[in-house]
Amino acid sequence: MAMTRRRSEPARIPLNRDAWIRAAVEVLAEDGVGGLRVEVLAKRLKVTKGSFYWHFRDRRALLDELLAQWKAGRIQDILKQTAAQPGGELERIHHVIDVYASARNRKGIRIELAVRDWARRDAKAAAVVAEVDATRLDCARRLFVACGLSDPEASARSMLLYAYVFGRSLMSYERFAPELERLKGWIAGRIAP
Amino acid sequence: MAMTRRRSEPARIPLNRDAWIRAAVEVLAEDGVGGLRVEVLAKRLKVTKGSFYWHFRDRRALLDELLAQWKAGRIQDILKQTAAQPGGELERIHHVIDVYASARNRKGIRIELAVRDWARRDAKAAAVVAEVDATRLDCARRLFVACGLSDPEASARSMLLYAYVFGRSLMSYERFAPELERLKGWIAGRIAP
DNA sequence: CGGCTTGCATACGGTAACGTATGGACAACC
DNA sequence: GGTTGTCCATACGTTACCGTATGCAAGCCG
Repeated sequence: MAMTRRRSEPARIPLNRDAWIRAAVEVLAEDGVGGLRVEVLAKRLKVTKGSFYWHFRDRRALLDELLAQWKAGRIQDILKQTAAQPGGELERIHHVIDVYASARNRKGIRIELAVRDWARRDAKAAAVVAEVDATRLDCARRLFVACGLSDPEASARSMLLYAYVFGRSLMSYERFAPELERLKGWIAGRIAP
Repeated sequence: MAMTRRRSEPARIPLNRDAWIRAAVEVLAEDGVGGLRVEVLAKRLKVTKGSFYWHFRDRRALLDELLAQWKAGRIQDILKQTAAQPGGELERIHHVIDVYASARNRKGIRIELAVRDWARRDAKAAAVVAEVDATRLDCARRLFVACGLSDPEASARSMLLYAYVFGRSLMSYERFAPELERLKGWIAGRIAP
């Protein structure tokens, strides 16, 4: 074949680590860590694994970076979501309840579940999840305290809050969606004052 | 070698489908569906996969039976746990909250999580989970109604109840266990009247 | 221009699975 | 004591991965 570059074939842009990681996040959300294979990823990026092993030492190196980026992103996000003007704390709490189990956030939820499932069998993932949980609980606790609640009650409500939002994402969502929509407000009132 | 059967080698008991399924449940709890491979299972039972393919058509047949048994077991269990004497409904509710997220029930929880993760990628598993959820929610709802609550409130509390217990099992348990122990009562009080 | 570096392709050896085909041990039964 | 059915072992072909080795093109660089 004389043609080395066909029309419509865009001059190839070299991949970097970040492109691999972005693609990996996609696969993680869809298929979990178990489905995150080097060759599958390469096919999705239309290159061969030769490229992968140039950018990463091995599969584990990719997984480690995934974890690191997820952790940083989640912590940054929760700090942002819970940064409140004095007096706006309660509103922030309801916002968090709303956002973390919302249909708008499908992908984030899928990633969250994938990472948590991963954490059940991988110590590094478990450590990351534990750190993220601790940070989130602490942020929520502060907000509750700022609302005037006692420390133990603030802790208890934070725990209830996160258990609830993650638990919801475990229950087949579509099935209960309409009913849930009606009940959301009432439930949020049980979690936050 | 003349010895065809060594001392201490118990006369082999032929396996049946059920023995395979019991072993499969173990693996499911530990490694998830992804780790549930025919040859791994065979090694654990100290036979070869020749046996497996005598008892089952293929891997999918095992998975289907796993699902069916899990579904039957969970529905039977929730019916039993929520069968209340008149007047004992509230106690039953607190019992359910306690049992479903208790450290005594580790294995059950691990299986529950494995099945729910499975359901995210398998339609049959998703259908089973949906049925089990619907049954559980309905049982809880009945109890709340029997306690004198309105229908919507009973529904909302049921949803909160299950979201909470499953959500807890998603959060790294050991890390928060001591604190959680102190907060459990308060939280249960937010879920049930 | 010739050489170096980047980024990927190709080819290879190895492991772990799946499912199939076939044979054989052992017990039960006639 | 031969036949039959149960239950499993062995061997095979195939696929999907992992990680490595090596080749090769294209840009930059002196």
